[in-house]
Amino acid sequence: MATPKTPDSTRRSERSRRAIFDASLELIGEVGYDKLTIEGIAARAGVGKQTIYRWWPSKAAVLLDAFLADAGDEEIELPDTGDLAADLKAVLRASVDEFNNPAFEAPYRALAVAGANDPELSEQFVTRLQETGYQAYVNRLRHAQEAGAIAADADPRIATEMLLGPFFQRWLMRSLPLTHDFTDTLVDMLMRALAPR
Amino acid sequence: MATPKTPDSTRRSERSRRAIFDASLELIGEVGYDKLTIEGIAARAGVGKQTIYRWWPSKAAVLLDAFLADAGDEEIELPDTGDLAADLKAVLRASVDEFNNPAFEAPYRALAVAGANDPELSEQFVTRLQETGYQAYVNRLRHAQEAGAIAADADPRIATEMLLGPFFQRWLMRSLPLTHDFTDTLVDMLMRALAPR
Amino acid sequence: MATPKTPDSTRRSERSRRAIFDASLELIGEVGYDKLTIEGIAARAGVGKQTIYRWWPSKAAVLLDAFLADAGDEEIELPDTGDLAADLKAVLRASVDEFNNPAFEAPYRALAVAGANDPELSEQFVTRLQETGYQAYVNRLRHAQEAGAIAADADPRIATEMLLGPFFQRWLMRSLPLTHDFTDTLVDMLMRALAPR
Amino acid sequence: MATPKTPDSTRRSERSRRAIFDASLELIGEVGYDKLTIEGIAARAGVGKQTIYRWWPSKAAVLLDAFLADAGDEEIELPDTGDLAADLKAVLRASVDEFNNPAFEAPYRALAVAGANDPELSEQFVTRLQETGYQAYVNRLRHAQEAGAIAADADPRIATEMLLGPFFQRWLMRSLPLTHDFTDTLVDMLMRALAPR
DNA sequence: GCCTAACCGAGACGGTACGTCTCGTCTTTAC
DNA sequence: GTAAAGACGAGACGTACCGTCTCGGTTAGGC
Repeated sequence: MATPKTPDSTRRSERSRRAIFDASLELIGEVGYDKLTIEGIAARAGVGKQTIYRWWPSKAAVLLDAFLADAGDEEIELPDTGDLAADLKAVLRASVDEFNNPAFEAPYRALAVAGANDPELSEQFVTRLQETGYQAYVNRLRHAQEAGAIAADADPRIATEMLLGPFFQRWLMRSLPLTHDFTDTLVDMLMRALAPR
Repeated sequence: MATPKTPDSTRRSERSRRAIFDASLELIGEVGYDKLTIEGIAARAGVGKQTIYRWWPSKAAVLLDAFLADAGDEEIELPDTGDLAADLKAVLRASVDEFNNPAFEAPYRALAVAGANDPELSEQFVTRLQETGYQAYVNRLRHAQEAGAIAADADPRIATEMLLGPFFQRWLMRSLPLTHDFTDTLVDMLMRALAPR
Repeated sequence: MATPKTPDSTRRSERSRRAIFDASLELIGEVGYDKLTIEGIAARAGVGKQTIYRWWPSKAAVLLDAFLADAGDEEIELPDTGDLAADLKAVLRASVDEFNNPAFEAPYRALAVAGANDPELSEQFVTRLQETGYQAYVNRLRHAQEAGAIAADADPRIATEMLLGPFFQRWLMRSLPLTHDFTDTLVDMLMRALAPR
Repeated sequence: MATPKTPDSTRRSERSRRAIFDASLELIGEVGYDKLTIEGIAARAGVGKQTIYRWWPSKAAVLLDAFLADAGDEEIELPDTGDLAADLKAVLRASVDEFNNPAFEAPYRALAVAGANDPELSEQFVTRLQETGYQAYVNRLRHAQEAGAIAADADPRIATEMLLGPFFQRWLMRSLPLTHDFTDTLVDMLMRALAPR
């Protein structure tokens, strides 16, 4: 958990914890991050404000925990059919759909934004939410590299960033629409760069 | 200008406009975006609050105009020495330094974050601030393409996103440090992808 | 006129002056004194704010002039039928009706209140509005005194105050309703006090 | 108390209540009613604005409670030496002094004025502040009436108004100075009117 | 019959206060 | 004995007016 305060407390009310998470995710979808308030969460959850302040340092921390409680911290693994390009395209297409789904996008965007503002939170966001995804790509690429499918001197981490950086950028800043075509093209470009020589 | 309200008014006080811009940029550096307030800007600028509300719809809009008044809207052009990789590396290294400079980074990050939250603002941010830079890369790549230095079937726009997406992503989320080495590697990877076949 | 500033100017726009008076009297009835604003008067009158500030020092001064422009400054005289009590009762009954009429009462009350607050204005209110009425009573009583109808040692001024003080008090503070019965009783009481001995 | 909102709340801070009353009475004396602001009271009292808005609907309501907290709601009784005229003169002389004392007059005038403007408040002012005094006179006069000292058919209420109306009127509108002589004369006049027949 | 000054409408300006909202802390009550 | 309920000091929000200050555009004498 993100809670830096006595995470071991056994006195803590699980009922309240769930109610706070539910209220947070409901409200973030209804009013957006800026108008999400601790008071509002407490009221919706039927909980005293102090109960929130006792366990979380900010609304972003509440939201992060709420989001993770839903999403789970479990390890992610990319499919490995032997066809790297196909695997990457499939996963990215799924991600496009996910990031175009308001129910997912609202809290995730809120957390990304909160992280961009606050270094302390961004560390949490990156390691607990974003890095899991990145690592899955890095692992898949390393496998391909071990199998000789891609150049031995390529850095899987950089390659991953060249895939997900443009993806994330389009999504976050809405600079251009996030489509399957777009991610397919990204993969094609990347495959050229990674081709063994 | 971002001012949606009668930007042609000749009655407007240029003195106040400048004072508001100066105050905004000073304060964003001193207290950060979240604690930047209209009230604070007005006080620092020696200006009535209404004078700000009269001309801008939000503190983000003020900041955007302030930033642009400093940066200027002028067209940017990338150097063209004939050596594409070297040119890209040089420009990206300069950008790395710029984005590591607090005086530049504070307002730019504030605007990026505000844009990520607010679709209306993100359109402004992207077209007026970000797109200028992107277009310069696209132009430079198109030149190289016309000269036969890179593959004819590559999309300069996507190529640019594969350079700047990872850059922006590292900077915004602080996932990993933004270094010259990093951008050099990005360029090297991209050159492989763009190599004529 | 109450205007302390160059009242002789021939350049002054009579049209604006009238429009300001009309707007003031309309607005005082619609929104009350507290919510009567110079801006509101100017807007309703289709006049620049400066035109009001040029000629009057305060909204109370505007209202006083507006009220007097309607009411006129003319001398008032009480009827003299020879029957003092009957004359007083008749006049007071008429006043009761007048002070129960909203169109008259709103601006008059506003001015009384403004006067109660501001010594400078109260002098204007008393001498230009109230004293005219008082003097008419004093004159009528003095006549009666000269005719031997009331005690020679009675002070007509004090007698007038004993009539109009209770009247004004009930009206201003709404302590009890202002009725014909009430003023009749006041006159009866006063007549006892004034009976020659 | 004038507080129309849950006056029974036990959660309320007595310390803040007192501080607000003190600040109100200090400020009304220093700056007058028009320049008395909720913001100013809060600042002087070291209290949040909301704490005032939570418990009172207007600055006039605050001031009324503040004044009553000082003055107390206790029953007042006029002296009864057997000599009605002397008793009335003594009490009225004391009142003259009181109403000529700035520390008393500032808040009382402010409340009278506020009451004159606002029917809802005037009811409060009259019943809670003014009526107490009036009743004392009415009681004293009734005693005298029962003792046969004044005419049996005189209305004590009207008699009281004939005493206090002129008094209040002179004071409020500053039409003429409020002196011992004046009130003595009023009593003398009244005694003639009340003489048994 | 023009010139020029004052007045006019309009409305931006630096301010102040409004009444509301939310913050994060502190206190009381009831379960 | 904990947690809901909510009062508290603090302070920003966005609005309404204040009284002052330009702006051009009439408008009316004095020349």
